[in-house]
Amino acid sequence: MNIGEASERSGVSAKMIRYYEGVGLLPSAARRTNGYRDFGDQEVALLQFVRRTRDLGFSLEEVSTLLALWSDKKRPSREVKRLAEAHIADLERRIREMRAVMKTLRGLAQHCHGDERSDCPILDDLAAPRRTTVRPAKRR
Amino acid sequence: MNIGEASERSGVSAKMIRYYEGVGLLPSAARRTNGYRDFGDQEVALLQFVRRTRDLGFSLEEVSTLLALWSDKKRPSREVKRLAEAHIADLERRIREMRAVMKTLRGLAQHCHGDERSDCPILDDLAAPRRTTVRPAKRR
DNA sequence: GTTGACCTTCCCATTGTGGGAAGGTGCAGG
DNA sequence: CCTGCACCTTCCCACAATGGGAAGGTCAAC
Repeated sequence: MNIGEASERSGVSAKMIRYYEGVGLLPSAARRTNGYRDFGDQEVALLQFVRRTRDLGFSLEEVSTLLALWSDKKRPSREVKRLAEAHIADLERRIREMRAVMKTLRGLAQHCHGDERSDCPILDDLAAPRRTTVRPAKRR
Repeated sequence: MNIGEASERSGVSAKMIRYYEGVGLLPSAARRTNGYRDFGDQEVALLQFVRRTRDLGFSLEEVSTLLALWSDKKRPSREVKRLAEAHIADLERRIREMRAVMKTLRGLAQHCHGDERSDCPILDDLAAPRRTTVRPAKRR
């Protein structure tokens, strides 16, 4: 099948299919005589795997690792589980950071009457914070 | 003062100070005869404002709006509050999405024994999901 | 044979940040 | 005075992952 149909079936855009191939995440697709890429059900399954792992927030780097683990029938399941749990921990950390920011923002918004008047504690605090402003660490 | 000291005092890297100036987020800094940028306390205060709003997760676009609102003494505080609350809502939405992903991941990891054995329900599910796989919407 | 829907590659933009090169400046110690 | 070092300048590159779009080839239907 052509790239368009593979895209529809897998939920990965044609653009991204070519990109994944280009960066070596996926093996180069077979070509027809006219130069068009030719996909089979197996390639579509691979693309679906990639889409699902991407949907779960894994980076392409991690997807690559998962693909390798997937094709290695003898690897211990421990490795896969470790990757999944590291990702969960990362999500937890980021959620904690975002919650801290929300707390600060809610505190600021609460004191701002938010009407026609011009004085605004939010801006005042951004200019010279009183107490609980959040300084998050490096993002990944 | 030189850019290095302004950077230290504001917590914004010299690189970013130049970048902010370049994209028009901040007015062009004054120059000495030797071509060096020259910063005063007022400029440092501006940089600190930017750093704090960035720490709260506002985009440069939003920081720009906040700077404009800050310097406009007559604007209604409603506008500022609206921006802050939109940002809070955005954080809430993203957290909800991440929680959904975590739920899926936890479910998968739970069924994986994670030891020397090679069979792994996580990979099996990524290859052909049984039920609760998450398809999040567009990120911003 | 033309039209329209495909496909191909290639380049550019995004967001915000850092790295690093090549070159000028300023100060301190020998 | 010279040397070295720490600072400054601009400019280009890279990142991660994706989309937009141009310029051109192909195929099928009418």
